Amino acid sequence: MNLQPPRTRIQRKNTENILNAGLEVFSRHGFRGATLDQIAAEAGLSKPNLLYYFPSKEAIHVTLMDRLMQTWLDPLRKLDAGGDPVAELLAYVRRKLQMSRDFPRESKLFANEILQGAPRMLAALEGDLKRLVDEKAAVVAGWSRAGRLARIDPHHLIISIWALTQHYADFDVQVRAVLGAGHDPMTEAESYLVTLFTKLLTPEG
Amino acid sequence: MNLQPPRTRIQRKNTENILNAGLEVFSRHGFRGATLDQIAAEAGLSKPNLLYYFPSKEAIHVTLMDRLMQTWLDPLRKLDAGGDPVAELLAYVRRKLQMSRDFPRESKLFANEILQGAPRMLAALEGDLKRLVDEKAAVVAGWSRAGRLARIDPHHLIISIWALTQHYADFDVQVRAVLGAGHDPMTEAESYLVTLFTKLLTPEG
DNA sequence: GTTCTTTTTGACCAATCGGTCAAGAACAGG
DNA sequence: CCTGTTCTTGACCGATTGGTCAAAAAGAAC
Repeated sequence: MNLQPPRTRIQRKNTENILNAGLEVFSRHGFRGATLDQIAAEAGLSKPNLLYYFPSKEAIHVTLMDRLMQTWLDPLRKLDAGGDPVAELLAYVRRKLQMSRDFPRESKLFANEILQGAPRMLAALEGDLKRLVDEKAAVVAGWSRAGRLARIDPHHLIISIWALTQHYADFDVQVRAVLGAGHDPMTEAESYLVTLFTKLLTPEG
Repeated sequence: MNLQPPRTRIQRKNTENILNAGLEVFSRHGFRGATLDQIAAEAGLSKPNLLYYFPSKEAIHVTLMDRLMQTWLDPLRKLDAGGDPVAELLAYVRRKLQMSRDFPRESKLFANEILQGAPRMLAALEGDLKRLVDEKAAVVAGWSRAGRLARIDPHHLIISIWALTQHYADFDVQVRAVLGAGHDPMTEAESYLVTLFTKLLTPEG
């Protein structure tokens, strides 16, 4: 059975293999739509062998969600109360967009879970996530009060950054369909979003 | 068998019943995650009876997607080239947000389909949707050139309106978790988004 | 090479999946 | 009331689902 941390090389390799396969399949079909056979095939293992490393389909999903929450919040954690307000927030937007570019499967996995009511993640949302957001929202509110940032609702600001950046990963197919061929959605998105948030955040003066 | 349009009262009522049940179940679990038994139970019918009105699970989904495409694009169709640019776009944002408020299930159904790569909708995206967007983007570009609107990429403007408004329906659980109790996400969203797009769209003066 | 543990697998299980079918129940028009 | 159509259903189908199990294969340690 799998202990943490995985001990042997084989365990480490296969565990990582399975999680990668799970990410691939869950992000494309959602939890209920994904099958163990698909995941096993994607991982290059037989189904019983897969279940030797993880006790159930849910266990794979839970492990993925735990890992996801860790890395998903990193860009926000890096928001520095000591830096320049507009520059800090623009840098956050860029980091978040970079994650959409580099980790679209993770973004879709997250979106799938939330869409279905976050049955396996609600606690994390109301716990770690809310705490971090409240903390950073207070920083933003402080900047606003000091006149270093436009007056803006800090919670909805953060929500809108999520919406705009993750949309380019989650709705990728639609974005490409609407833009047509010959476009690089992510590069265009970066300059568009920088413009948008610069106008939104720069204090009057 | 079901002809269009449904003739008898019973056909009309049951067909509508099934589509409503399908909307409920598909929007919560995605296509693969939804089962005929769930839909039948939700519609208050036996499974064979459900299949008397629709030949397959896919037929229910296809019918829903067709209907969805019709109403989903209405707010954008109403964008009037003859109106005041900023006011017209703000009104579009409000209509779109209203749809998130009033039809969250439809929004999630759409999101589920796109997330999975739009296997049953790609043609519509690249056809009707792209045509309409291109047409309205041209209107926006005209406004920009005339100096009646800030210089902005019109396609990404429309994409950002979708992202921001639909997020409040699709990621509803997360939004509520982050805001905490005692908030009305949709009302707050409206004033936040009006502020955002006013700053973004108002031409320099 | 022997022994012990770790890893892999084919065969199998009950439950559920989408869908069929024939026969009965309800309804309509006369 | 009778008769033809519409509507409904229980029983059933093969395929697939998540998961089990015992036994074989592969490593590791000496």
